[in-house]
Amino acid sequence: MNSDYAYCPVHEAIQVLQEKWTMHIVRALLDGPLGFNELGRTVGGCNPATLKVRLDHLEELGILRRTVHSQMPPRTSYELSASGIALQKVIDAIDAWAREHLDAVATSGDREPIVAVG
Amino acid sequence: MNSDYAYCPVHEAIQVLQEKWTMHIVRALLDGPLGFNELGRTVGGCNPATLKVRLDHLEELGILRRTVHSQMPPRTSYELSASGIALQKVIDAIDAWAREHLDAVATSGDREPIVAVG
DNA sequence: ATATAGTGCTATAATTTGTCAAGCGACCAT
DNA sequence: ATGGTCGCTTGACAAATTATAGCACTATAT
Repeated sequence: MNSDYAYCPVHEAIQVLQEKWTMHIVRALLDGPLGFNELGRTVGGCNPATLKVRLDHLEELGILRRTVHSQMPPRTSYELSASGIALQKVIDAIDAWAREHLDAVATSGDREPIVAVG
Repeated sequence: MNSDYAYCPVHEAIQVLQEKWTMHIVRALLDGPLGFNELGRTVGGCNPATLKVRLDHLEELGILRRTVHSQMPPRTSYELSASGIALQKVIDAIDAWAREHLDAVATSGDREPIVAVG
């Protein structure tokens, strides 16, 4: 599309991280490796089809590793690689920003009666 | 859906930042205020319809400010607010991560012959 | 005066992307 | 044997994003 856009690592990184569910997946995995459905539940709201696509992409990028422990019964685990773990700092930065600057305003359309926790 | 997911600022922040083009927009605006088309060109690849939706959302969230200088001929400027500028740290974290961990692998399907530019 | 390019958008339709629901084969607890 | 879990896959559908065109107008060049 825009081949005039010079190669830029940040730009590329943003392309990866802005895909729906990607950051949620990374965040969930930062607490340790998880199985497919387990991960799906932790992320919350992502359907298996999209989850699979995202995981494949992240694996391709070397951000996470997929290990098959047994094929039948199926048992797999998804674990962050070194570059995936390094994303902790990005999540931390988002965390810090969120706590300081994102208060009353809800995400977009889903204004549920928020019960303050913590 | 997942009402068991306790209110979490990070989760909410991710919801905002993962929207397509949002981080690109913020990044472009970190260098200073821009007009609508100017911003579109800087971001590169985002069409006006989506751009408008994103800008409206970001304004609603108080991340940026929209100032109309003249109605006809139209002249507007989009400028980050304090909370928008604070996202610099998030972009910086992504920048650091990208430079260290995102090298050969291309974003997704578009493996164009990349010409290294400063 | 006319042509061309620019401003900030908006409308429409087409494409891409994401979602929902169901199901598979094998195992485990009841 | 009934129902639940595991890691997916498939296909129909909805939502988001896209390209394309256009509006009302100005500024610059011809």
